[in-house]
Amino acid sequence: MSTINDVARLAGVSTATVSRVLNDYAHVSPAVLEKVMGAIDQLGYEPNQMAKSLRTLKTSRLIVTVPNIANAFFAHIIRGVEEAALAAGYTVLLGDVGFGDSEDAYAALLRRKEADGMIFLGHTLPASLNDLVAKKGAAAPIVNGCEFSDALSVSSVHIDNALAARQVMDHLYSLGHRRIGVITGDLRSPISRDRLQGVTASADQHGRSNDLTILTGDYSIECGADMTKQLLAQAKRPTALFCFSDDMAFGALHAIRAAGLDCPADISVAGFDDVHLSRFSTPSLTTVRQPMHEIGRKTVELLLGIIDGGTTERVNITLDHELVIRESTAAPKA
Amino acid sequence: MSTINDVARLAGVSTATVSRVLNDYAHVSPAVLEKVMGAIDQLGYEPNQMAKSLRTLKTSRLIVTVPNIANAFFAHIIRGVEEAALAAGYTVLLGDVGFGDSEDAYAALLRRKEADGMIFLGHTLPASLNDLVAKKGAAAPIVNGCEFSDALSVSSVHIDNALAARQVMDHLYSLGHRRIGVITGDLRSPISRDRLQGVTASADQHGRSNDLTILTGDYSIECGADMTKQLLAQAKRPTALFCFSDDMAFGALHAIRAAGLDCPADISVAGFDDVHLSRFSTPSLTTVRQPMHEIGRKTVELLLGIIDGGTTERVNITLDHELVIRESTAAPKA
DNA sequence: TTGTACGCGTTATCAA
DNA sequence: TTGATAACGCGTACAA
Repeated sequence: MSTINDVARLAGVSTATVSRVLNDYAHVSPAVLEKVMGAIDQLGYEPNQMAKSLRTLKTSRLIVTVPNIANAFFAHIIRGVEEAALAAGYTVLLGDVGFGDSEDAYAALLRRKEADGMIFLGHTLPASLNDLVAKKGAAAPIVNGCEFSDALSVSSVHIDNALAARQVMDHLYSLGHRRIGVITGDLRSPISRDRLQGVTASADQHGRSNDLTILTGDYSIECGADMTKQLLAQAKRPTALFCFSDDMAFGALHAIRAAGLDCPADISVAGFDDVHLSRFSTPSLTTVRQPMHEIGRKTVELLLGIIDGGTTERVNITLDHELVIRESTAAPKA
Repeated sequence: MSTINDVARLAGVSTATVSRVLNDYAHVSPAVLEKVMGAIDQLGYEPNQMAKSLRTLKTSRLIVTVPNIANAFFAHIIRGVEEAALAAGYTVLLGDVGFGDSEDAYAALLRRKEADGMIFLGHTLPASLNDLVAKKGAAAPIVNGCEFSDALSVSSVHIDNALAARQVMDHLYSLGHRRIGVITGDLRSPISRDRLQGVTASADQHGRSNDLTILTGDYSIECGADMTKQLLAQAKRPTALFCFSDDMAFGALHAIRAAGLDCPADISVAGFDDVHLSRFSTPSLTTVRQPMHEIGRKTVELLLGIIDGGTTERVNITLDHELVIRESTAAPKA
């Protein structure tokens, strides 16, 4: 490991000059520039980021926390994040905070200035960051992906979840369904509440509020299967199911088949997210396509705006979604 | 942000004493200990890791690079890694290196001592790390997950891929299948080659080498669908398919249905990995269960052994796998 | 345009 | 048991 001193010595200049070459190239004569560059090459010198960060309080690192890395939905968002971050010269510190309360461990990295900013994909701001947000407001380098809520008081990127849910319900009603079962996500999560609001709005409009059965889920495959089993055991079972995640919809398809029924002949199923597999399931899944990649890219864009000091106001971006109709939804049997 | 100096001043001791309290607690009188602890609490002091790393050349960070974070198989491994790393006081820097040649960017972090070690889940050592491995051998803090190869010359954790593949084939032959189609992964990858070897060994043993059709895939859903379409178009199409990943098997199931055929009535399908969804697909998937979580944990264990200086020899760990038989494989029609 | 010298926050050495 | 002080590698006034 060579240091800036070695380079300076070899090039016959001062460390300050080497530093200038490394950082801005300004006020350096061509001759000196060449000498320094040569020395850098010859030694295979690479600046020590620790020392650099210690001096500048800049790390060129971003932290991303995700509730569950095994969920394809988040995986796609993360890809967008990594791509945008890398392009901007940042590396990404990814933390899966599904188990334990490890999110605060990652949040601590931000507080301790070991990262320049943080993107969190869950629905609550890590408690240890409350002070920071309270003090710096929109200037705090923290952005939320997916889970917009006014209470969060940080910038965010998301879709119009209420509208999307409403469109799914409208689609089911227009097919002729009357009794619909809904499996939500965790209702502490703003997106689940927004979607639920869209659901009830559509049901009201169609005069079918009383035919709605709502169960609380947690986005997981198992839960989708379990809840569906419950719904199918009802006296008058629903003719259509709306799951707030594709994973739960996959679980629903499984439970339907296990009950000896057929989707969509006996019961329709709609999901949410449009993960990669939705196009390939049996039957392929009607769902809401979220611009996952774009959500990832935008969160980075927002975050860098804050870090660079340009952005001082909270920004909440709503991206377009799309209702994707596939095989899993059809008209109910007469 | 308070520093060690603030703490020292408030406690009325030197920074050296504070540092001792922080690190080993040795040679510190109870009275002083209490004073220092009090000052730390009062100021809410947290050590600056940059400064610490600069001094100690220790970062308590591990880098993990993964070919494709959207693949559930890797996601499960990563969970194991994060869990073990966190428990040992390390944070994980996760890099998705599926697109571009970003893996070297992450490898650079290791070279520049911004991380203490690296776990790579792909099949080739990042080029920029060749020198390091050549020089330090097994003492280089680099461990591979899944893709064991002698050529890699680093420690690794994996299953016996040849044996597992052989067991899948034996299972298919024992059901009465004769013409079998195999969709491999990238053949530059050791695991694909090992599995292929297991495949041919079983075929030879059953005298069915000539009834084997082998296509090269890439582990993706699409590829599984495409290759299966090709296989189904053959004059004498196979009665069973063995895909080297569950994702490809999902693609295969889709293609089979698209061709108006039924699995397992018309054609059997076996996968590899046993990702979460395999139990819930239609039909549920016969596959090889890899101990993904355990693979993740073990790679960390191995890596920490190297970092702590204990391990000096290369270690290649083979974990147990299990053939999981579900609905997607059955006897061929008479 | 270039160099000198200091400080970022910490740990480690040595002396007391 | 404790303290003074010198590094770790870098960026940046300020001076030349």
